[in-house]
Amino acid sequence: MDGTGWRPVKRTRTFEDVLAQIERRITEDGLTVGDRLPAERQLAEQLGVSRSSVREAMRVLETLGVVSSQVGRGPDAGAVLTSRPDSALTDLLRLHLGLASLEMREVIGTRHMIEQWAAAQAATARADTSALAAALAGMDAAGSAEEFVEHDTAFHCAIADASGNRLIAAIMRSLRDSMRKYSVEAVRRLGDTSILRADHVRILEALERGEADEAVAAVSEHLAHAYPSLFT
Amino acid sequence: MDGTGWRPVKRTRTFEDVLAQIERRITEDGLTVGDRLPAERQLAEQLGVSRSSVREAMRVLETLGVVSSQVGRGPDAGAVLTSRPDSALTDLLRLHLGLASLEMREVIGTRHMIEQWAAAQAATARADTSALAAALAGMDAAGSAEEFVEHDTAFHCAIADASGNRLIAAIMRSLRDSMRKYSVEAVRRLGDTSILRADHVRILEALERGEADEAVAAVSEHLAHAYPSLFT
DNA sequence: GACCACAGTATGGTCAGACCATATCGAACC
DNA sequence: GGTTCGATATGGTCTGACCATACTGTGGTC
Repeated sequence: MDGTGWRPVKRTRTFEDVLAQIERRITEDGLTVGDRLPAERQLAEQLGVSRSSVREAMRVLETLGVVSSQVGRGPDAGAVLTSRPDSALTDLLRLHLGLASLEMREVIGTRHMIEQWAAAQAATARADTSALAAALAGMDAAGSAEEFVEHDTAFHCAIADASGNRLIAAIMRSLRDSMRKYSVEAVRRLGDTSILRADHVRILEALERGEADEAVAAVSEHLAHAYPSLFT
Repeated sequence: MDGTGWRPVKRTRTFEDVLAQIERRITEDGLTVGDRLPAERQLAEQLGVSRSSVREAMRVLETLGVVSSQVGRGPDAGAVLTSRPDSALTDLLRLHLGLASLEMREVIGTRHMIEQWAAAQAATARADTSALAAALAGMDAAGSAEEFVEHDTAFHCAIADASGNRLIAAIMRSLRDSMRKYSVEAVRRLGDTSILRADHVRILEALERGEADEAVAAVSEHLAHAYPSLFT
């Protein structure tokens, strides 16, 4: 190396600077969902970088679910601040599952944890259960495994929503999204969904009565029924 | 551009096609951590797109923590598949907290859920607790709030690690990372850390004895001590 | 042969400039 | 007043160039 005392510790790429600037602007100016960022060309000029670097930063922000870009002109065009943590989490889980750096066992284990916790919270808070009942009706009317899973997902996400914690609800949604195919397969293998229906009714009634312990037990047994191979 | 009449509504952006192709290649070819992707220029030529589009796709993959790019030449250069779900999650949480689309209350609630669950798992599995003891010693030797929080984070992440679920451990790490400043502030406000120390010892001993219920209770009370304002 | 200096080269990082597609805005026109 | 159509601002894409970095191989030196 050189003896000049220069230790290139960590080089910052241009788009990372841009990211930091945008993030700073968000926190300092108190920008929030719905606000617009400057146009790419304008931002590039303001920061003294090329448009490519600004675009790479935008891609990152879009991936993390904090901005959404629209073409055209007018108030809705450009990069608008949004809040989609669940789509970002879904992409993250799907890719890491594909990379085999995560296993389905771990995803379902996480789901187990969240559902138990959310069921307990929803029961003690006596949360509204109308969404759960609607999802139950949807499952009864389902004509295919895909359709069944669709409403089953709604049912379980509604439990997470009822917990009142948006982060946990977002994680739950992305967990379900990333295991959709797996769930459909599990339902097909099971064939008869009457056991699952009984479980759902039991969960719903426990929540309506505000019985937290019973709700937790019901959720736990339900998952064991749905994915028997993972609860040896 | 070919004018072959191939003109359906082009709603997918080029970099999204590139992403899909790379993802397909990962799953179909069974690529895994450590494998290299083709060089940007090569990938652009193979897919018939510009290098800019390939780069935007790379930025997305990097953001999601599945690739890491190195400049230069040789076996370590180029885009290498990695597995860093926690850094991706950390960025996600930090930005959404900055956007006020998530509140610290929710982050700590999620932490509460994870720690209780992980403590129960670690206790029943009689997991190794040496990392916990080391972190405890680190806290005792800490000379500042920052240093204390550093080892405190290690302590709590070690519980999550002991659960054996990498997804939950990654979430835990990112939760702690995103609330570092908040934790330091909480420790400063508390002043005396002897209560926290007693809690930690109680957690550690419960885990060593394999007492799941006691471990859960200890974790719960510990969080109430550390963040009293959120457990009104 | 062992070692070292240096040019070669493949890689990502950055930039400038052009053009396209889209969606709104606004003025001219009926 | 409503309609039409061009102007314009926006993101999306491409091309081609140049830079910085870090390995690779060659050739010289001892």
